[in-house]
Amino acid sequence: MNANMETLAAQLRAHGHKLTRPRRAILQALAEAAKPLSPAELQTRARVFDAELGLVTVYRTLEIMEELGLVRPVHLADGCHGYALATPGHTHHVVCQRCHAVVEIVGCDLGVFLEHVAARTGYTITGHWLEIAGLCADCQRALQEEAYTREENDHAAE
Amino acid sequence: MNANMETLAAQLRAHGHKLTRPRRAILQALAEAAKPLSPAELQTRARVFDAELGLVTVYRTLEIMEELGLVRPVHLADGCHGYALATPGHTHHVVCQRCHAVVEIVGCDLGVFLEHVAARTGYTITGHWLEIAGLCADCQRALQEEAYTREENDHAAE
DNA sequence: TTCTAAATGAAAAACTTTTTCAATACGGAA
DNA sequence: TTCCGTATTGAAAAAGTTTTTCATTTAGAA
Ligand SMILES: [Mn+2]
Ligand SMILES: [Mn+2]
Ligand SMILES: [Zn+2]
Ligand SMILES: [Zn+2]
Repeated sequence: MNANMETLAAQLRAHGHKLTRPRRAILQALAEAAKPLSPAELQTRARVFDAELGLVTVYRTLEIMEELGLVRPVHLADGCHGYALATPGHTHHVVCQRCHAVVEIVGCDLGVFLEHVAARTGYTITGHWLEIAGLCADCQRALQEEAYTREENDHAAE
Repeated sequence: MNANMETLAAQLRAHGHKLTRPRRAILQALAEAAKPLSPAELQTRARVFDAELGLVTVYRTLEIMEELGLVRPVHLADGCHGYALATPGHTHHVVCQRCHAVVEIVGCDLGVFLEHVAARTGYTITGHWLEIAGLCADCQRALQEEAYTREENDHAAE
């Protein structure tokens, strides 16, 4: 169990939760994930570490971890959200459109923008939620190669 | 049928879709909604205009309207998203935490912030998605009154 | 009015999430 | 280390959501 895992486990303990085999498996799977996972995906991956792990436990553990702020729902452009390990504090995510790889952006600069919004709408702003979509470096490369290959084929077909 | 409705209906026609009674009912219900609606909520409200309307048709119509950009999924802080009529162009939403009233913010100013993100992550940024949570003017007032009433009760109980 | 393809609702199927409950296992107390 | 109470578990069932299928209806062009 690495340092990050230790910290997460300690958080659970600190809030009076037991540190069980299923929960360790779920933490491990989340720590290794490079993209937000649905409960079903998470079960599949966590079963590498606990073959018996039930889906119900995944739901229950995500609920606890979300309350403790250890995990965050990350909304995806298509369909709904997946869950990803959260860095403490306010963060945002950049999600790759092609492979769903996710990078966390710590901190943000929307203060002035949000003041405008408050003034214009009469709302008291209590929070915000920003998801950024893009193409990761790998996928940019992959798409360029695809385009190149397609061009070659087109020439051959002439 | 008001002007806004006419425009929406015309959009459907322009893309080769038929303008049916169920679809008009759905448009009408969306036009009157002050908050994002789930498919089930939308069915209930649209049945005021077409009592027979089936839930399947709501799903199918939302799918078409989302493709045409007439409707947008609005992600909510709790659980998942609802659907709201979309203003053309890039917009964001401010959603009231208490009554879910939604105001659309047309235009946004995240250009510089997004450039930073691109530089830091190596991602090409293709889009973003910002939801703002807050309290609408009405709910601010309502909550203040509640607090006041509670205080009165506390005094009476002494 | 006639005709045809698009669209519809009911029913079934597929999927997801929550609830219930008896069995299990974590971790504090001895 | 063993023992014990209770938090936690997985299976099964229930509840809820979304998609598929199909016979029937309807919009709208001709
Ligand atoms: Mn969602
Ligand atoms: Mn932010
Ligand atoms: Zn990628
Ligand atoms: Zn409100």
